[in-house]
Amino acid sequence: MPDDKKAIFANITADDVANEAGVSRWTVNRAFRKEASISPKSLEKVRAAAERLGYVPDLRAASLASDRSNLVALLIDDFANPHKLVMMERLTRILRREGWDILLINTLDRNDAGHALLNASQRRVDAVILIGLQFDDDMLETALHARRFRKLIIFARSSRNPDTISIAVDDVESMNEMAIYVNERGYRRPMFLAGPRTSSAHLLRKETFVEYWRQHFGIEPETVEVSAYDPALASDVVENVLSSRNPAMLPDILVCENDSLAIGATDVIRHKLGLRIPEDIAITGFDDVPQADNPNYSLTTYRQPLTEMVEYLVEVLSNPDQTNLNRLFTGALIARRSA
Amino acid sequence: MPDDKKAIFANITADDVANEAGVSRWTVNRAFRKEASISPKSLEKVRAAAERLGYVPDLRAASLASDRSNLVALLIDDFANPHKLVMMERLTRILRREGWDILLINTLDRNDAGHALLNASQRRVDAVILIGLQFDDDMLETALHARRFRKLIIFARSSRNPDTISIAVDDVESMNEMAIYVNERGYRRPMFLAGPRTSSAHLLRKETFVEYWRQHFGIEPETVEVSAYDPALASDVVENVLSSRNPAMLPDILVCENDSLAIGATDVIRHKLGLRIPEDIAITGFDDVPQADNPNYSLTTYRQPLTEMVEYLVEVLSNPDQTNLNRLFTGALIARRSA
DNA sequence: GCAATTTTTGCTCACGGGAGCAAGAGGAAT
DNA sequence: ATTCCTCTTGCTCCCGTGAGCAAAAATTGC
Repeated sequence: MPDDKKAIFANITADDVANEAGVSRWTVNRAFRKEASISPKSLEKVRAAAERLGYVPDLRAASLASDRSNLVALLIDDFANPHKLVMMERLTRILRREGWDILLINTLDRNDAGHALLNASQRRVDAVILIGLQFDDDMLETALHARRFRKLIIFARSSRNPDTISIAVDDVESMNEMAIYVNERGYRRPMFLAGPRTSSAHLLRKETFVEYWRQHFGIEPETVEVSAYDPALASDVVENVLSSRNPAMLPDILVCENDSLAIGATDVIRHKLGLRIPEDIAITGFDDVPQADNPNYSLTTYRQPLTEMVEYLVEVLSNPDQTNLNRLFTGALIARRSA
Repeated sequence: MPDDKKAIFANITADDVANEAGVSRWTVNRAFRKEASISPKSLEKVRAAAERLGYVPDLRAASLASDRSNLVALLIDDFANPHKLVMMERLTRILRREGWDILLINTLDRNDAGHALLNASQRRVDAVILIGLQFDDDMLETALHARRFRKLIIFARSSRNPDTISIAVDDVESMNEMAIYVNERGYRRPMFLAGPRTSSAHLLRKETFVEYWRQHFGIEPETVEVSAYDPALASDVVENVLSSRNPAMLPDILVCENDSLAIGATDVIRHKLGLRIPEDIAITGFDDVPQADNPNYSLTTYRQPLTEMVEYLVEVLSNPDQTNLNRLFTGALIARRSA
């Protein structure tokens, strides 16, 4: 069917539709532009003609002419964390609903971040959204220097860089809530399991917990660091630290910086150390990944209000301002059986 | 620092660089085009000038003029499956390395697929990659009719539509291998746990397993269907089917269509039914998600050769042909403790 | 019914770069 | 030195749309 093939490959433009509908090209374009003023009659004519011809506006051209691409770049550096999948789902769903397309860029490692931003620049995205951990302040500085985009948004992590917009959960508030919970449930020998401290990029979670404990009990809780947010690594570290210990010296609770670490810790405590959770050692996480609700883990954790956060992100995107749009959110502690 | 601000927001174009370097605009563009012919001397001059001014070519314009966008749309419909995260990681990494950018589109549900494709069309992507399950043949028909892109690639699932390109693991071969394994390990009362059968979209896995068992033992193994690839749903279904059963009537192995189902089944068999795996009931999955290697599950499963598959996908993208590019791959059975 | 508005329409110019051609520069062969 | 050939370079003409203005049409007020 040659006719069909032609229909498939022909490049129908607004001019063709204009001919078909008996109006000018600009009226056609206006029919597809939200804010444009057009009479209901021509709108109808254009719609019908476009339908017949199978016309779809070309956003590349629109973007070129209007200097707004309605495209945002999503830079992600760690696909191993299941929480990323949750965030991506929420982001893609809500952004699409609001008319934003997403350029997904896998930032391989710290050294690659510059190239990733270059990628985004070349597509002239309106904003860059960073989800990840290796984006420390040094990197942000570089990014801002070379940028061809209007906004740099750090999602689900706070940043002190004045030129970025950070949308995140309040680490201090949330971790204090967690510390209070740990205290009230009667735990007295906590150990904090933290992720990597990459230069200036640090989460306030550990500091907050340690500070709470010091204030309330006058002692510094033990802290252990894992070099990546990886369950297997967390397992190794926890095994190293705890396996040789006299049972009396074991912590009664492991407060983890996120669920990935908590899950790794849970596995090793149960299967390698042969201890019960929460009877021998309790565990808490952070993020509320889907697995946390699994009966195997039933992890006490802290849920970020992702939907709210993404909805605010959308607001930020259409806001002409560029600074002072930082916002901290309050989530909810989810108590399960692990602590 | 007003100078800094200007540098950030000014729109440096090839013309500016041309002035700075003392060459024509076209020479500047050529310096950034792979196949262009340019003398080493002017290349150097242009590079230096571009560096000084912070020039980055605008891919929207390039795409508009050349009718190649170097953009592919990635349509995903199910963010709950951790295997998707693995696929996305591999796809984003390799495609980016090869110079392809990715438009990520969350296809909410079957009815939304048309709109999702429209999105892709408007950005004039060179190809659409479908990863998911709700893309059945009806939907593909619609997609192909309205398409403004050159290739429609079904990734990690086979399709019989002649106008699409399917890159997937050979379901027949892989499931036969699994069936042989199950047979040789001495299991004799298998039950097959299948995912939803959405109209014409079906995986050959169940058919293959059932057929093998019929051929070798003359009996039809029991099969059970779960209405979505969701661990929690799988748990419910398995509990419903097995909990009331006389122990003698229980299957000795649960062969699952993918790891998500297998993980849901594992949880419920252990925690609700109180049975041991693999002693009371063995379990196999398919995909080899990261969790499968977790000591909790230690799931016997089948690993798809994702890297190979994505590398072939890249080949397909730059191939001028559009049909007969289908390819089936062979993966590897990963034997662990669950069966 | 006519002027004053308001809405709608067509148009010029611009967005930033690519294809392909013709002119220019440089080198090799004679 | 001349001719021929090849590699570079500049140029014209697009790609498909939007901003903003001026002309045209429709609407309002009296």
